[in-house]
Formats: sequence, C-alpha cells, structure tokens
Amino acid sequence: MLRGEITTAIRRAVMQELAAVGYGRLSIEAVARRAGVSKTAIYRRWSSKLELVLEIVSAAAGKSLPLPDTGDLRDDLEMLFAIMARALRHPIAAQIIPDLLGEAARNPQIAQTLETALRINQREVGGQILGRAIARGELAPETDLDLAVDLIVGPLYWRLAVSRSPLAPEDLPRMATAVAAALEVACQPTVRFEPDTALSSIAPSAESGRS
Amino acid sequence: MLRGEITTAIRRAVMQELAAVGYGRLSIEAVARRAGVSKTAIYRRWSSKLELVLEIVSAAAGKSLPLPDTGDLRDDLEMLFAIMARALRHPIAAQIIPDLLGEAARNPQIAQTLETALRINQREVGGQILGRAIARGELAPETDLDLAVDLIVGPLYWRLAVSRSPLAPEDLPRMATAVAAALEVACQPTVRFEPDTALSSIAPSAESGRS
DNA sequence: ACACGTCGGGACGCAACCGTACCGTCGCTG
DNA sequence: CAGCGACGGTACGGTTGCGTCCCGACGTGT
Repeated sequence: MLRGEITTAIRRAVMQELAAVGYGRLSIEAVARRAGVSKTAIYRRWSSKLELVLEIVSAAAGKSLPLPDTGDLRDDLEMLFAIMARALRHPIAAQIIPDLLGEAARNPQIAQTLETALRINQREVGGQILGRAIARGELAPETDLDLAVDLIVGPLYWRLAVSRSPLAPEDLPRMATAVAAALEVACQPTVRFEPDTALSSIAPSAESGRS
Repeated sequence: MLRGEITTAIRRAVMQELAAVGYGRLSIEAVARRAGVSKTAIYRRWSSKLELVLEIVSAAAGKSLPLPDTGDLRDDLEMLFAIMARALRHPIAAQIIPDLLGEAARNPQIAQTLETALRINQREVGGQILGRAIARGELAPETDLDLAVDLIVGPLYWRLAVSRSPLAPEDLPRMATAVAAALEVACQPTVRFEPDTALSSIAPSAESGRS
C-alpha cells in the first residue's frame, strides 16, 4: 500500500517546484529532493512528469467556488473579483497559473486539462452570474457568453497575473462597476450611446449603495 | 568583426526556439543547432542565456505602433484591438508572449524588460487613447490610468493569449463598444455620484472642468 | 516467531547541456 | 606576399536529470 504521507509530500513539492522553476524546468529529481523522498516513490505513483503535473494541478484547480447570489450584477461581480483576487494573491498560484497557461500554448494535454479544470469552471461561474442577471432583467437574454467571460475575467487577470501591479482594495468595486457597464452594453452592440440610454443602465449600479 | 548573417540567424533561431520549447527549456546548444552555427558564435555575442533572450526580445517588442486618431473613443479602441489581434495572431508571438509573461513572474530581469518593452508602450498607447478621449470630453479627466489599461488590454489578451478561442471579426466592434462603456463608467467611481453628475461626464457636450 | 509481499532508497548507465580551451581559416595590413 | 589578429568550429570535462534495477526495511498473516 502506498503511504499517504509520502504522496502528500510529493504533491506539495510539485506545487512548490512548479512555482519555483516552472513546468519547463521541473525535474522529477528536484521534486523528490524537495519532498524528501526517492524518485522511485514518484514513479510508482505517476508514470511521467506530464501525468504528475496534470493530476496534481487539476486536483488543486478543480475545487469550485461557491458564489453567493447578492441579487445584483455589479455586486455579484465584485464578489467574484474578491474571490479571484484572493486566489491569485496566493504566491504559489500566482506563479503557477501564468506558467501553465504559457505552457498550454505549447502542450495540448496541458491546454485541455486547464480547459477542463479552469475555464469550464469559470464559464460555469460566468454563466451563473450572467444567468442571474438575465433573469433579473439586468442583461438582455442574448448575451454572448464568450465575450462576457472575456470582459469579466480579462481585466482582473491582466492586473493580477500579468501586469502584477498592486491592486488596492478600493479598486475592486470600481472594476466591478466598469465591467458591469461593459456587460450591459455588450448585450446590445448596435446601440450607440445616447446619454439617456447610458444613464438608465449605469445609474442603478452606480447608485446601488454598499457601505 | 562579427558576421552579421550569423547574428541574424541566431536571432531568428532564438525566437523559433523560444516559441517551440519556451524560455525554461531554451538551451544554447539547441539555438546553435537551429541556427546552423556553433555555440562559440553565440557566446561571443551574448554572455548568457538571459542576456541573449532579453536583448532579442526587447529589440523585437520595442517597435511601437502608430495609432491613428479616429476622433472617437470607441473607434480608437476598435482600431487598437485590430492591431493587437493581428500582432497576437502571429504564431510565434502568440507562443512567446504568454511564456515570457509567465517567466516574468519568476525572473525580475525578464519582468523589468517586458515592463519596459511592452507595458510602457501599452501605457503610452493607452494614455494616448485616453488623453484624446478626455480632451474630447468623452472621459472624465481623473481617469485612473492603471484601471483603464486593465479594462482595455485585459479582455482581448485573455481571449487571444489565454483562452485562445477563435475571435470572429465582428467581435472586435462589440468588444470595443463594451470596453468604451466600461471606461466611461470607470472614471467616476470613487465618489458616488447622483445620476446627473454621471451624465455630465458621459454626455459629449459636458464641460470637463470638474476636479 | 517466521515467511512473504510490498515499499522506499540508493546506485547505475545513458543522454543532454554547459562553458571553455584549442585549432584551423579568413581577411586585413604592411 | 607574409604576418597577424579575429572569427567560427570541434572537442572536452563536469554537471544534471532520466528511467531502471536491486536491496534492505517494514508490516502482515498464519
């Protein structure tokens, strides 16, 4: 029987090593050293570096986040951003995610795993938020889910994972407000802004008082 | 004197190798093989793998894009998106950019080089677009440049470099419209406005003297 | 208590890569 | 034409990692 403590140590070592040197430079020997086990212990459990990383990463990324329904699109977004920001602030995640996304451009297996583990999850979350907003009448029913996901995830991901500039806590509500406005407009792409149209869609969310 | 043809061959080989295996697995020997030159030829020109990549990448990324003034924020954005989309569609760029951004999370030197080569450039472009929009009265003067850049660059980058789902040509105008709306809303978030105050910064005819 | 089966650890052969030292060649100069 | 200096290519020792094999340790069942 495989000893669970050793499996756990390997898992943790893989995450740390992935954060330290990236998938490209990840070596079984370094993982074994860091975990304090032998290579054999790893090869008994996983047959290759790819399988090792895929299994561990999808296990770690598979946990879906419960997302409370605040009753308002902008507040839903702010809640989602807060959760994403907290996840992306973990130093290990912040190192691993961009690295694996870069590697996914090169390795179809990794791409597919991330697709399954992350993007499906995000699509579901995005679909959840959007579905609620449509049900409430905040968004038009024919919203393009792909475009909406880009608008929701892109800015925060860019800031936290790519640009890495510090994000003040008060930036989240502003970003949520902005993204909500983008989503509202994205549903009805042909409409040009007349002030009244813009106002009628902006005012409720800008007004929705929190604090 | 160093032979220019060999230097050129090395440069091209570095880009190809970078796209093929990434920075982490990039080896001088592989570059030399691909370029059809010897390792010595590389070591004579650059002292290390880091210096090699930094010099070549910043040379390639340093070219700034001329951005015509269309006279409208939304159209400026659409034009920018079209340029970005064309750049990110080049297979080599599409492979190298996410890889280096991931590596930048680990290597401060790469981070700083990309900062200088890419983000300063983008900030300038962003600032240009935003400055025009502010001058036209489309945006409030106190727009947060960082947040604005996130909103502009994030969605398209996410779609093209991370999610990699196909982007139909007709999606660009829609994204531009949505991002323009986000920018308009993002200008006045810190103070919670009454609707007519918000209107004054959205309406094209508003005077922009508020502080 | 003993024999068996399974597991982890260390060692081994092999391959790739690093960075350098040396060698032959080419072009310039006097 | 001859000498010199700089260039590119090959060869080398050392290091690291891969994947496998064998051995000792440990727990289990009788």
